[in-house]
Amino acid sequence: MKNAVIAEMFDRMADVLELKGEISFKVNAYRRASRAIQNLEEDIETIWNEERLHQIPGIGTGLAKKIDEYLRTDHMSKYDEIVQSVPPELVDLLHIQNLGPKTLAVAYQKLHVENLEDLKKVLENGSLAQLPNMGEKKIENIRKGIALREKGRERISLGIALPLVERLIHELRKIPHVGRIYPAGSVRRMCETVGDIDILVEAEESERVIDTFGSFSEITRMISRGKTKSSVLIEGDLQVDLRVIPRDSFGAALQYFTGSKAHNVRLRRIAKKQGCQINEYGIFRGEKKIGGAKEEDIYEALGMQWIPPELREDRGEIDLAMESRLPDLVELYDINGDFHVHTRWSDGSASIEKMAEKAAALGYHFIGICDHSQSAGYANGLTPERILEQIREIERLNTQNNDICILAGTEVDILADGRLDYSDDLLARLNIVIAAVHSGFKKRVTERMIAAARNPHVTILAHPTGRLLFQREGYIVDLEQVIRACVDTGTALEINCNEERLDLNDRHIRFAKEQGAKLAIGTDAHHPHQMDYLRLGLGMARRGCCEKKDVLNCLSVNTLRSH
DNA sequence: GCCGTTTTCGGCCCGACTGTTTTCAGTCG
Repeated sequence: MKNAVIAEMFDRMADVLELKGEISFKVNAYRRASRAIQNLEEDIETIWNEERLHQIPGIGTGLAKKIDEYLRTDHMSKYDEIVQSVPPELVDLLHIQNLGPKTLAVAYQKLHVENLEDLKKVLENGSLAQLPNMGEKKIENIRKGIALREKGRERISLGIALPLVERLIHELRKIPHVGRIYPAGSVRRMCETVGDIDILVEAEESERVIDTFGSFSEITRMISRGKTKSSVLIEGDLQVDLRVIPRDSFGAALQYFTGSKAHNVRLRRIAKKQGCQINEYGIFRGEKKIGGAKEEDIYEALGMQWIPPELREDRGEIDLAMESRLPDLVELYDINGDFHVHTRWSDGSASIEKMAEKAAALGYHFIGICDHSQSAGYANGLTPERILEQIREIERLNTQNNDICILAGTEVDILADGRLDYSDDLLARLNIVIAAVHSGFKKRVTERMIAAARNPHVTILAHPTGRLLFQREGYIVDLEQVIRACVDTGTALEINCNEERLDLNDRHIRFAKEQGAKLAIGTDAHHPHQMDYLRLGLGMARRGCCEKKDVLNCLSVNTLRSH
């Protein structure tokens, strides 16, 4: 699959063109094409083979020709020409905060800055400060940008960001005369990783909110502070942008700052065609404001359904909304249980009872106890004798407690030789079997996972790609084949909610759903509080267009038992 | 470089904030 490579090439070309002062529209055309290719669910080579490149929005004659050349010859002459026209390391400097293409271009032309080393030198010797429009503060800001970049970590997992956002919102709520408070941006869209946090606060008196926010103890540095907007860094150098918005334009601002950028650009074009204009203050027909207090105003005025934030990526949701055909996304209240939790029996930190209590507190009807199997020595995996004992214990608890149905299960290892870690006889005695690859990541993984899916006792395939965010690419596996096997056998694919996993991700989920597969959300909780992370998996499911019928967690206990 | 039932040429989203200016350029989102 060459989608990522080609998307990356176009993005790189955009960077260089921007640096060379090319008109912004051309730069944007490359960026838009890059995003469109990244968002493809199909292999671009398939699309190319079927001569459908021009159907990709943002790909016209010119870019299609470049893609064609690359797929035919493994080479793109325009890419070489553009990228080789500037020193390779120069382009990377564009990702330094407060240093944009204009400044960098001048530094390159006048001071021959070609890499980070050079940049630091001209900062030190004062020659950068001699350039026009350069003052002490700009120099200082570029220094800070470099420091931030050298510390690394550009994005964090949604699982880290979300609790942080909730804490900030909790504090902001205490300010008097404050109305709606929402996270915006990638957090509201439930993107798997988050670059910064946007929070919108509804209030007429903005200064009090800005002042109070500025006094929060979490803040490590104030970046900017205006009348309606404040940017700060909080613990771990995460940027938080706070905006204070009056009531009558709050909806428009929420729409605007939720993004995504691609979604908004598309929406604006449609508005323009209809003789309207959208900005962060509202939607206007001529001089007349026709909406803006509620987010729904914007979509309604354009004659479309309100679009859930998780879908706002310009992946076809706008067309669906225009035709009133948006999926009815699965909601938190549809969820009847969690399939994948661990207890003290293996490597969890709580008893079965404690996990069940937490599930009941969440309003669930069932919980799947799925401790590790015998080969998982590192995780205190259960021998056949111990899991039989655990089944008896669960039966005993179920007779005592009617609040919640505890399902006896296992997270059984798919061994390197393709067998499962328990006998079929033993697996047959369990309510749920989650099969998981924990070793042999490069050994015939596709084959092993398909074999597991074909085992009649296996209910769910755990974390199907094995990726760990920021750490590990995942198994060498042909996921499309695995998904098709799951469709054939009625095996569900897991959406693992662990903050580092989020596996399957949104695109895979959408593909699986379209193929007719079922999804099962599991928190993989090793402690009761981690069961709260179900909403991460739910976010992924929603981003993947899942409806109630696609998600096993929405089944009642009885239907689930027969399933 | 893309796009089009108002256009095959002439548009392409736009405002806040900062910093360096003295009316605006650059950066960001």
